[in-house]
Amino acid sequence: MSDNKSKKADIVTVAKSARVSPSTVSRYFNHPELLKPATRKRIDSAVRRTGYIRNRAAQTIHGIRSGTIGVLIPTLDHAIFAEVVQAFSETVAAQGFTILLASHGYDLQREYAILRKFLEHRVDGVVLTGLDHDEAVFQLLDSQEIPCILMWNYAANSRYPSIGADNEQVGRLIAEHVLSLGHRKIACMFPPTTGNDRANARREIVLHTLKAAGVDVPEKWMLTTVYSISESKQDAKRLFSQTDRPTALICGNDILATGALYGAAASGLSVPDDVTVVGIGDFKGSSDIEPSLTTVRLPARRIGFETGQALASAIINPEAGPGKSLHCTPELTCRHSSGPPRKT
Amino acid sequence: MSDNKSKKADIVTVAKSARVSPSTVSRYFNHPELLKPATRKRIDSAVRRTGYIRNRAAQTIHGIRSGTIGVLIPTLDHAIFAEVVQAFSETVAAQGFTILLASHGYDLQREYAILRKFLEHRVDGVVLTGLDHDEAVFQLLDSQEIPCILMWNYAANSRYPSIGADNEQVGRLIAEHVLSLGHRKIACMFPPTTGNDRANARREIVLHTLKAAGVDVPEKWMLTTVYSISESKQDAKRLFSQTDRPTALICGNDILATGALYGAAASGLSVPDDVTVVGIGDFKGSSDIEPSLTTVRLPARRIGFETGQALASAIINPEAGPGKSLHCTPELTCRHSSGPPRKT
DNA sequence: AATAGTTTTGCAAATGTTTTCATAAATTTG
DNA sequence: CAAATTTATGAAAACATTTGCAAAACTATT
Repeated sequence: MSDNKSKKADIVTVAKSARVSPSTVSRYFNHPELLKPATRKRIDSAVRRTGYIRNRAAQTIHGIRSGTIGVLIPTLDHAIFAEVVQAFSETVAAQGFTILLASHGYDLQREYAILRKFLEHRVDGVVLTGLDHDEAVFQLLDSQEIPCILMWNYAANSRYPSIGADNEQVGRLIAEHVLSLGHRKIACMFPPTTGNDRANARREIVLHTLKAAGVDVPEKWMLTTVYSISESKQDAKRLFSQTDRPTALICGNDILATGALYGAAASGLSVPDDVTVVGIGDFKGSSDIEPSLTTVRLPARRIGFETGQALASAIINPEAGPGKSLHCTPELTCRHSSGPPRKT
Repeated sequence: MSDNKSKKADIVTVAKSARVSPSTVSRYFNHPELLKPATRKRIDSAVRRTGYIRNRAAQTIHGIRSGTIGVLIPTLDHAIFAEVVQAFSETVAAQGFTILLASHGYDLQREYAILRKFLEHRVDGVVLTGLDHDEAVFQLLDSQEIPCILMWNYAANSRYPSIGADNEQVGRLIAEHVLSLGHRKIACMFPPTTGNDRANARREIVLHTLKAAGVDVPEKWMLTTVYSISESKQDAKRLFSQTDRPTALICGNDILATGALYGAAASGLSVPDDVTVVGIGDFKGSSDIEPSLTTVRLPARRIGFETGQALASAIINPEAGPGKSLHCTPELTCRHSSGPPRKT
């Protein structure tokens, strides 16, 4: 604080103050073991005195890693993404990385632009959410030699290593559960699928699994509902007020299912006796709602952690190659919102 | 893609490829209007051909802004922080900034370390969450000349400009609401307050307001519950099973209140007839739960947006000074989880 | 006390840009 | 059509570091 006279302290300010050369100060930070203890001490106090803070930008242009990782998600407004980002960020922070975070709001154009910006900042690695991306995004990534991981979903043949849950399996698990309870009159509520491969894949496979069992979902029971408790509550109320009601409602995620549960309560229906409601995700709170929600658990924290580990080691150890995909198995979590249909 | 032979393209690679000098390429990006249209075109195709991506690190050491803003939050696991960060990030992204995000998990030591890391990256500005921080953090900030805003809470006399809600007012609003309904037997459930000035201030003022009205909260009705629906559900069940029950429960945030609502349902109590439950925050979904939650609305999106605006303009326009604090008024939102105590 | 061997430090070049200043090219003017 | 402007480009210095190499300062050995 005392040496506050001039502008920002740089390495030569410190060097002067410690009466050594700038190179020695550089070594103080990068190879302290090469310094004589006495010099080290002198520099130490000079750093303190001048309030010097290292300049990573200047290091980065020497080909030294920037220590940043770009994380690109659709939005933080979905609790589940916040959770996975939090786990990822903790994991890589422990290895000294800081994350650059940006959201594209399901706009593929913006995703490309953000990726470019990340690259301008010379991130050491990139995380994208989901498997599907614009071809331009992949090509840009191809032309760089930084590691990239597709987080959240898993597919054996993904274009870059993917770490997450297999949506096919997720969709099949929940559909089969509902079928196994004996339901035949089934409704579905899924989010809009533009720019959202996750929801899309899930819906396809749910429908497919039902069809394979001889169950067709009529048009009027195929709901498309934006990610919002109030919207899904509304839509569920509308659905449940029809004279011909489904005996089960499969929701594309737990937020929609939560709203549907509230909608059922507001319609005077008892869950699961009058209607079964199931979700996908196992968000925080899904186990505590009344009735507790039957869902498929997507291990968000684990996915974030594994992705962080994998990316950090791919960065630190580039010879080892880009890393492998990893499947974080989803699990059917049976709770109290699902049951057999009422006998007719 | 064609010119993929050598390593990363830099500005001189592009210059060679376009048969101009590096300076001209630099101008192409920074002052394109100075270039002859023909040259511009030549460079344009050279950039494409070489796959050149600008190096912000190299620009930054010229004192040019890094285009990054450091955002430091306790955790993303609380939906409300995710929401405020999302709004902030959208706002500053529109002005060309990218955010560096890190969470300290309520550990003040880590907050200081993260801030230093942000400064090493030469962020153009910093956002901290809440008003209270280690003195070392403030001193470090003082020694830099980058703008900083304290986001989430507001206080007229905050050490740096603060943008958010006034906790005193928040606490008073909810306490007065419960009192005005006629409750005298009141319990409180607050999160642990270590490293968390928000919860602390709220609790103090709630207790203070109650006391001023002659209501004392007995020790056994002062619950400290971690931020989790399941924990709060448990604790609420325990509270409600006592023979001497409170007629109202004030929760430090909507997550706790949501759990308490589930706990009441699980205890066979009807809300608000048997017991009033209120929260703080107005999180997503609080209006849709059954019964809908009475709470104090903290305008998260607005806070994020205003902070983004304020910080971006403080960065772009440094002469204008560090900016002013801004109070985003909290509002009592009366819904169906609160009512007068049952007549005795 | 001189020599050889180590350890510690400094010099200078390099990194990828931007920018000031000077020069060359193009345009206008008389 | 030459001179005077104006416009477009290039050369070189600057930015804050790191690093290979060489010099200097120590230690150990005789």
